[in-house]
Amino acid sequence: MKKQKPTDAELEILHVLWANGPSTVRQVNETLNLNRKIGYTTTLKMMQLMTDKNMLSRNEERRSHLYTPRIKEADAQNLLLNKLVKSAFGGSAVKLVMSALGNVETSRNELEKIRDLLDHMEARQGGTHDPGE
Amino acid sequence: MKKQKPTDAELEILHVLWANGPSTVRQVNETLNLNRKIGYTTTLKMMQLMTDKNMLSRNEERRSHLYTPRIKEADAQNLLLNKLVKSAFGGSAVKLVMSALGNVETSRNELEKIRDLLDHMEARQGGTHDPGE
DNA sequence: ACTAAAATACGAATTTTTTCGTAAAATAGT
DNA sequence: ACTATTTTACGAAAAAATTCGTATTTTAGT
Repeated sequence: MKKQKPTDAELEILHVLWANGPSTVRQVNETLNLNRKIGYTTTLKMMQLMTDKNMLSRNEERRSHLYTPRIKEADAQNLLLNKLVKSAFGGSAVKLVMSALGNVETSRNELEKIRDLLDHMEARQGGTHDPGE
Repeated sequence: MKKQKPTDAELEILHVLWANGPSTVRQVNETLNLNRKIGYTTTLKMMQLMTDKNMLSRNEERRSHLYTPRIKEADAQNLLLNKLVKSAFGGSAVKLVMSALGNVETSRNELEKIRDLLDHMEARQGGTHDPGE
């Protein structure tokens, strides 16, 4: 039961499933094709491989199998985030954060949300979770 | 002249060059081997390919060529960051930031740095609302 | 029961990324 | 000048990720 980083193509599929809930291959494929051309069997194969990898589960009760992600979106995000922190920001999440903030138009509203989060974290005493790679 | 995302192996090499400055293949390879076993010619080839891709430049004055990154570390970071924001956080940098802060060990000191940055940003931009995340 | 449509299974080709072996060229040391 | 060592050049194997074609299975509609 190893946690492995989804590839780009896998992430695309996970996105559809996270957004739309359990879906058939056809549904996923049609959504993907809003962005780019990709064959039905390609999507099928991807989803089968992802199922083999335990990245998706599937319900075979109906003819058209229903696929569901076995990773939560937040977990996948953290996985990729931690990886990026390590591989590109020398392990410093703060550097990443500063960079992200410095690089993006952010509304006062959103800045406030972040400030609130900081407050909570400090209240919690330099609060620390462990990402656990 | 297209800007393309460095792969993982390329990023490892860029890291060494950013940290140590212009280096020979041998120097880079030795640094890489502190972390994992990797053949000399593998590193050589990678760096040659990266040069072909205009990711590195090289100085051939000496027998041992000196390689220099043509991408600034900050630019590469932003590239990868933006990609991650798009591919995993639905385009919302703020979501990424919140997630990063919520999941990583962050010292009070670092939190302060972020708070300062927020102060500057608010001062600098006044009352903008909703940039269209 | 038959046929057409839609789905899965499967193998394999393609493409991209990573790895390395071998040979040729350059050079340092004697 | 000769030899050993180091370096680059090059081709290609190996591994990983993506793509799709064809065959088989399933089922919905007649």
